[in-house]
Amino acid sequence: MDVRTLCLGLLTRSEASGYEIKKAFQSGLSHFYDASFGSIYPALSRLTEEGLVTCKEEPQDKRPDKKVYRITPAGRLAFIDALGRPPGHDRIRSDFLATILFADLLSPRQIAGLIDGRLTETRSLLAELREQAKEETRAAGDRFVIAYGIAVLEAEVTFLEERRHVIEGAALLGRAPGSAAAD
Amino acid sequence: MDVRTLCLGLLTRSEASGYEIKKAFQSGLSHFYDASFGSIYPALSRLTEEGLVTCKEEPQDKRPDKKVYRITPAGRLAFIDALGRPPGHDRIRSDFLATILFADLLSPRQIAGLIDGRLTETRSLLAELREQAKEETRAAGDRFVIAYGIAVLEAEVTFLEERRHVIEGAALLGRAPGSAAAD
DNA sequence: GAAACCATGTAAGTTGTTACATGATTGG
DNA sequence: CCAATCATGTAACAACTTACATGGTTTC
Repeated sequence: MDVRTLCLGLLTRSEASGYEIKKAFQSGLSHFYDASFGSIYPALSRLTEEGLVTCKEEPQDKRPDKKVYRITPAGRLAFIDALGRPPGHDRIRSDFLATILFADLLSPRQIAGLIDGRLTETRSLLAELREQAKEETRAAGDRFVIAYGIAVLEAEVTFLEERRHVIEGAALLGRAPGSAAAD
Repeated sequence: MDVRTLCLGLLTRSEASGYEIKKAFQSGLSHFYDASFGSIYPALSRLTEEGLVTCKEEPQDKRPDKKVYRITPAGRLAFIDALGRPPGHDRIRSDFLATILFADLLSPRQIAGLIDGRLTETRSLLAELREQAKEETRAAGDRFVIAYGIAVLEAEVTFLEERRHVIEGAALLGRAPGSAAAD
């Protein structure tokens, strides 16, 4: 699902400006999606051209006019249609996992640092999601997705805590007996 | 980490052709990374230009020459240097979660279908990873990353099994009470 | 007085996918 | 006989990100 469709989806909930949509991305989707202004603003222009949203300009003192977008009936239909299509596979790119993959090229200290950093980051994301889970104004979908994120992140933390010694130990062995291979 | 760096990483393990690198992506990284020929072949050309790998052409009957790439000492240093840099954040794009986010716009049947599909897919990926976990020739990093994937996917399956009723029920509320049976 | 927030937008650059181009061989 | 595997590569396209451009206001 591209940024354009996601913007349309957020506009099914309430009218909003590009700036507000960016904030919505950050507080609620940030753990599995993100978007920059450079993709949001063009997306909103395009949706307007296509008649899926309308734009109302609110003049403001000494600031660019605030452009408030509102979804049209056609836009709502288009979005529901998009939701109906079978979703594509998740795409995950994790520098962390890619690095761990080659743990045998790193020192035990480097691996420990890497995992410490990951745990800190994951715990802080977890804390953020738990805060979000408390907000009762959220749509049912939001709450489910937040709970999903919490479940996954908890599993990650548990895994790292319980198994980190395995990979930290493996590094100690370096190029262990039998690894005379490719050189 | 881009495809170019990842190719370099795979070549720290053994020499390989572009075709073989594609296979390596599929059997071992596919749950958190993927790459097409369209990115692998140019990446290998570029690595060769930069002197990080060398290329040996093996002529084959009635097929394009097989080009076997081997990492150079400079390449190995460059890769270890890349591993040392702090990893960026994970990037996840999940059409499934994006769709669930707007569950209130879908019928209970659609949501159930969506979750059934997700469970099937996740279980099949899980089975694949469990097969991979059995392979004893894997590097320590591979095994750790595979186990990591298994832990996360198990948490996802458990979450969906235990909590799906929450979101399936929420969809019921989005429609006129009593009209659920007619859907 | 610095940082963060509000507010929009464009242009250049990155990174990657899909489709095209070519074609033999092997297994079900 | 059809699909998959082997084998490489290019060109067009897609979708985003980053940096640039502009500038007042509020909060620490």
